[in-house]
Amino acid sequence: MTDGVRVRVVVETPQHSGLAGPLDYLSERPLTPGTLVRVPLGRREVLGIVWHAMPAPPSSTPSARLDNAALRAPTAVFDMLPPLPAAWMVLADFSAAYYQRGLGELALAVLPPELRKLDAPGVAKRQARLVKRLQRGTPMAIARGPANASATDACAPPPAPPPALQPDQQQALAAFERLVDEPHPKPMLLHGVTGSGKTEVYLRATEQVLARGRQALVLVPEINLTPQLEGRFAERFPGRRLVAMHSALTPAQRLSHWMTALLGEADIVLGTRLSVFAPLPRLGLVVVDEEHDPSYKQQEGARYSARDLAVYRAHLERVPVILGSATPSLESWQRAQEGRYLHVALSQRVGGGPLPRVRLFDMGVLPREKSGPGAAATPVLAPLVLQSLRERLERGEQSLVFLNRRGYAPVLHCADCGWKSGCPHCSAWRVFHKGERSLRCHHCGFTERVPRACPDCGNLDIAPIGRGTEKLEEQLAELLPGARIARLDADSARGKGQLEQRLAEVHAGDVDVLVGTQMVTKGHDFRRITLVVAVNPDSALFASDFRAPERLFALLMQAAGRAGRDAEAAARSEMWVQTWHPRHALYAALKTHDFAAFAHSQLAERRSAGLPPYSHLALLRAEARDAAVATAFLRAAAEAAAALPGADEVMVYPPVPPSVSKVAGIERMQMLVESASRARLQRLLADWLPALHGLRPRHKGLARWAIDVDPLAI
DNA sequence: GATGTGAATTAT
DNA sequence: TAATTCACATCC
Repeated sequence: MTDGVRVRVVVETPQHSGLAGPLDYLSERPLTPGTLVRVPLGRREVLGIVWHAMPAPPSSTPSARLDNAALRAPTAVFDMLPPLPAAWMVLADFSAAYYQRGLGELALAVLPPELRKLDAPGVAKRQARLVKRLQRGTPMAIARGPANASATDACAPPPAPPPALQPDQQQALAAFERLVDEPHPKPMLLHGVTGSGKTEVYLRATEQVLARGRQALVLVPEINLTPQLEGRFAERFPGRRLVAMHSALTPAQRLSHWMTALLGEADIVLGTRLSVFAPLPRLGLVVVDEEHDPSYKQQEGARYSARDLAVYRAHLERVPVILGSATPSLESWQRAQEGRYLHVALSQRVGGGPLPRVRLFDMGVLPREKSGPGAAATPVLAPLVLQSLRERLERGEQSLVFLNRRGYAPVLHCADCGWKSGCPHCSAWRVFHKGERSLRCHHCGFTERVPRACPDCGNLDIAPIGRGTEKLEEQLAELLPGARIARLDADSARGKGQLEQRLAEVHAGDVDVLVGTQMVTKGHDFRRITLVVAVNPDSALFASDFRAPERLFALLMQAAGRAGRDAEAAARSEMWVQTWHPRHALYAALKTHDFAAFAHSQLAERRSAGLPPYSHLALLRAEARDAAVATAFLRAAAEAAAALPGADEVMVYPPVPPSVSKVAGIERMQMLVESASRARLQRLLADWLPALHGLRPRHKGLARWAIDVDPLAI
């Protein structure tokens, strides 16, 4: 009989495998919870985490505990590393339970992938190398991502004195200082108009907690935004160590940055949604920049919201969290209104410049003009808008033209037989990309050379319908001869370093007119732009998704904020919105930069429609080659739900296809589950899950299914 | 999910 | 007769 101590180890096993919870192993000596280990699992050997005893075993008690004699022993114990902090484990437990995922799946997925490959000597070696590098100094050098290796290490400029705070920034900071000392600090919603200096508040707050010997965690929505914020933090805290965390790091960098955080050697961790799970033994502050941004929601695997988990983590560790945005999510806004969050406003732009004047152009008043041999069409730009662009050109100022659609045209069309460039594998059009002479599906990636003639009838006269950034760029070049025009979207910034190069050109003043998708609206601090044009934002007004207006408003506010960041030019700055619906309430609020009014009217609509934040949603998604299979699974699932206790408190809607119902040959269906009570929804989902797993074998052909808690789009 | 088993089906 | 494919069982 083997002698030893039972330890519970979490490994990457999916929930449905019957091994959902932690597994028991027999160790020679007791192991602290949070210790990383390698354990045998079947014929394999896998990475695992020693877990603390569960508060209560999962409802479906996994088969009786095995006898000690049947247990195997860990093959490696990584106890040269500190154990993962207890709070980290509680966060993982909570996330797995809340988003209805296996604990192992979630916990292992948020560790650096490189760890799986290493044995004990391997980890020890990496750690030794890291520690040596850390001791050699170069505090910031290890922080750099691949794209920007030069910012601070070699020729660091003497740190500039921090700018003086404006009155409302001072108030925000005073509020923060009160928060820090509270035993249970409330989350702080920092509602600051674009250019109001939210970053300076993050920096000062960070300074406070660093001075107390704590670590700061700073979340940004996109990888693209990490270098510039990283730059600001690095410049402000030259003696401190900052590490970045995002998926563009090499596996080795990811491991070393993660290890630096775990060792308590990183003062600041800055990264995308994944970094909400960074192990931080001395966490003192969480910042979520642009907290409204949809990128914080993970769309695969465990579909967590990094913003919501950031709030939970801060609550758990009793540290302040700052949620910053010019256009907060309605969820956060509502909580601030209720007093559950501390609402702090920055309403002045730094330097005191005004926000750009927003002007609406009613496209309905324009006469239709003949464009080529086809039908009459409305011109791209209204004469007044064109006039504004020309004025900027003459004055040597920059303009930004915003159109949220990539490619040359969203679809090709044959006038003779009615053929359209549909994707053979998806229920979507293939987009015409003129530059690469291709038809490309943006959902499955299927690409073909653009046909010379209609594939159905041979007609040579096939024409693009609609307009994307590529065509817009072309049309602007015609309308503004001599202007230096650049395009910025996912296509033009695909190559490594291309985005940085484009941005550098804009900053250097080598570009007069910047055309782009929402990529141009996010965060970049363009100093010389005095005009922003939104070419055709209307489509989002009438989208079926209930969050579409919220997203559009945020996008347009953000776009407007690109203009007049330079105080001197702010007075001359304006934004033109070309619209067919100039009297829409959304535009009225935009015109006066009145987020509060917009939020108020949206919340009223949400309340009467029973939508979040006044209700709580989950989505059960199913995929199959045959839509009927997916539907049948969802129907059976609905029946199972109806039989569960508490089913009367939860509404299950009929299955419907999502807006793009087929992707890469797989049909999708989804079913909405709604409840006024988050707790009741949670309970139902937890009870439902075993039934769903049990249903699976009876639905042959079902490719996959998943639950999405708090879905962004329904 | 990964891995391995045996049985059923297909290729040569 | 060998080579795939597939359903199913196991993993502390």
